[in-house]
Amino acid sequence: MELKNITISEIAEELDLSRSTIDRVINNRGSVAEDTKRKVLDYIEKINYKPNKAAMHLAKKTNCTIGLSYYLPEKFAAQIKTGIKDVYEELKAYGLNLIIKEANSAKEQIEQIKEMQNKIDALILSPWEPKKAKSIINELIRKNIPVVTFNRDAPESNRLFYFGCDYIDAGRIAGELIKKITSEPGKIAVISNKDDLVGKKRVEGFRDVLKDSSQQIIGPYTVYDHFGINDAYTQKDINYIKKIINENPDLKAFYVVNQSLYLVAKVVKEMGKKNQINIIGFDLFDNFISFLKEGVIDGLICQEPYSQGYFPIKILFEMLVEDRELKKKEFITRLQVVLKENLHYYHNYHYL
Amino acid sequence: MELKNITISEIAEELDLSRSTIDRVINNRGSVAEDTKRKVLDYIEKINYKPNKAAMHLAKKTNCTIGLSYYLPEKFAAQIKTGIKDVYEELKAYGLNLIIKEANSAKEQIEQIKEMQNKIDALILSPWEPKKAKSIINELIRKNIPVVTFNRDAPESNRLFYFGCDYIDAGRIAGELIKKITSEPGKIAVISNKDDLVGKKRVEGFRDVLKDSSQQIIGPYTVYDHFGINDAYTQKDINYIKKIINENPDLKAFYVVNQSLYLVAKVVKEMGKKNQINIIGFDLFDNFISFLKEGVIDGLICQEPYSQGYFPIKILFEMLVEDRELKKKEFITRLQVVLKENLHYYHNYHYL
DNA sequence: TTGTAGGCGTTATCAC
DNA sequence: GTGATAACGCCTACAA
Repeated sequence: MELKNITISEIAEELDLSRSTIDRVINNRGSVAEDTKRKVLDYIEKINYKPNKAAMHLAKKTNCTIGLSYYLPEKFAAQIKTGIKDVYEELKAYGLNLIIKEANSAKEQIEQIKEMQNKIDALILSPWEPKKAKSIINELIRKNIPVVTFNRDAPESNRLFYFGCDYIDAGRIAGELIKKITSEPGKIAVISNKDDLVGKKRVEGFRDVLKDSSQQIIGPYTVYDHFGINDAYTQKDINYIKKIINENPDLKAFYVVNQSLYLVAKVVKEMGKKNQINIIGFDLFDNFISFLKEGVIDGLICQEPYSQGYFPIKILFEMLVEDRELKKKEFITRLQVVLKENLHYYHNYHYL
Repeated sequence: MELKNITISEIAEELDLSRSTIDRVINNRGSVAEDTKRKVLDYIEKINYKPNKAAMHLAKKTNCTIGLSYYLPEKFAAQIKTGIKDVYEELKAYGLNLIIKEANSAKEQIEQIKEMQNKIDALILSPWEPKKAKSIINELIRKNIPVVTFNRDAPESNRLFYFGCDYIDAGRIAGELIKKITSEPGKIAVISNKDDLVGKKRVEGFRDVLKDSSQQIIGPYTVYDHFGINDAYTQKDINYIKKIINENPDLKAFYVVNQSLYLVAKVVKEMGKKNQINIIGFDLFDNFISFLKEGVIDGLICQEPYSQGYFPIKILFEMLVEDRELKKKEFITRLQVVLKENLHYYHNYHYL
């Protein structure tokens, strides 16, 4: 793994050519005679020439502005931002700039993208409504602004790649976990919103894993998901959850695919049912933590918000300014089983 | 987050000084009059000057050789090497060189370190015997060669930092998992080697979590751990495991802290006991995988071998050539609960 | 089709 | 104490 680094000048000298000729064939710009080209290519192949990135960035005055747009629960966004911050710290010295826009509605998101489109070299986007986002994604790409998606994909668009988790798979893992921890047969209540695309997939995977089990799945029941804007809930919501519990004495578990997990856990705890009813949910929101510690919530399936901030920027930057080749169209992030004892590794935790 | 980058020349012009003076105060070399120093420091503070890393590396001709030494099970080492490879690809263009030595014994490890000590600027080490490694670590540090540890720490030495997992915590997580999946009271058999430091910690954390539980812990029993050199085992080993099972009809689970997990799973499966006896172990070795998929092994607690290869090098390199400040002495890697359904995220999986 | 020359922002080595 | 000045390896005119 050690090797004196060879420079373009040295190659030029060796082959009795000028530096620019070498440069031309390496970066194939300008025209070069076929056999000098061959000669150079053979030689750089032989000596395994690797360009010096520092010199490259310096000479190019690399300057790359990446736009970021998302509309996500604020606590989740906060975790993503830590990853964004780290990669920015790492790469700004090499010319990375960021324009970050957080939307408060799907409509605003589209407006914000339009507004920034002339200032950016590429866009990293978590599209709230994939169907609607498709047209703007493709429009940007036609304008030669590459677009990648994260956290939520728009697979039908021409986005370069997606970086985020597989929500069906997330449901499968939750299913396996609930199967393992609920020993006796009984009912499992699913809490989900009809208009939540992500939640729908989480239910799909869950059902698939449990289809041959002795547990009976009931629901989905809808408890309003406040999207983290506030923790508001109504007495009606509470009564609704109580009703599910009271009407199903053999209820063994709640499977909650959205942030109403907080309220479900609260009600279960207050009814003193924590030892009879297991609860599994998703993602690590602050108000879930105490319930996990107390054993009201048994486990959470988490994505990697930090990575979702860090890697898309890093990969895209390297593609734009260092000709990194794209090896796959989908970077599927790990799904993690978070229990009480490993919780501290997932709550605002990262290495850099 | 956008900002035109200011250069030393611009600062010099602004303050009516030469570039070299600015350079002197920024990198505090050479002597500078107290008040010009103040003036410069105030100004760079005000405009938030950040040096251009590309120019720095180019001018410095950064060249940093980091040595790596470990003596670890080969399959585990293979996963670490992926991380090493990635960070090498990323940083070699900025001047990183690596010398990697894999030992086949604790003794050979020490020899290899001594052999490379004149060629390296820093050492990254997974010390097989922390006590013995202490003296060589401190010796290197006296010679101004920084040493960091990974995977296995030598906390009593003067190593810069440790990057790896907390093995007691790993035991705790395993304990919680086993508590959740074994519903009825019964016995849990611990399999561990007496001379295995890591295993000892895994047992310690495990016992702590289960101390108030209704489960009775038996053992530790010792099954020879072949360290992954081969999968050899003897009929005696098999009989020993069988005996534990036969003598304890109320055995609910095996807790295996080393690679003999393979043999335990094999015997449990062959005795047709997979539905009565749960099995929990550590790390993701190839020969565990089919048992996890079949449900013989219920779960594994995994470290992050990829990160253990990637990050120590990255952090150390940045410290050495970019004056990164060290924020902590211990980077504790995440412990992950790996079940059948999320297994595919942990077996040779990474983003870059 | 090929070569020359100057510059990118630092660092390092001289002089003054 | 301070200021020129020449690298570092690559890119980009511009000239031949």
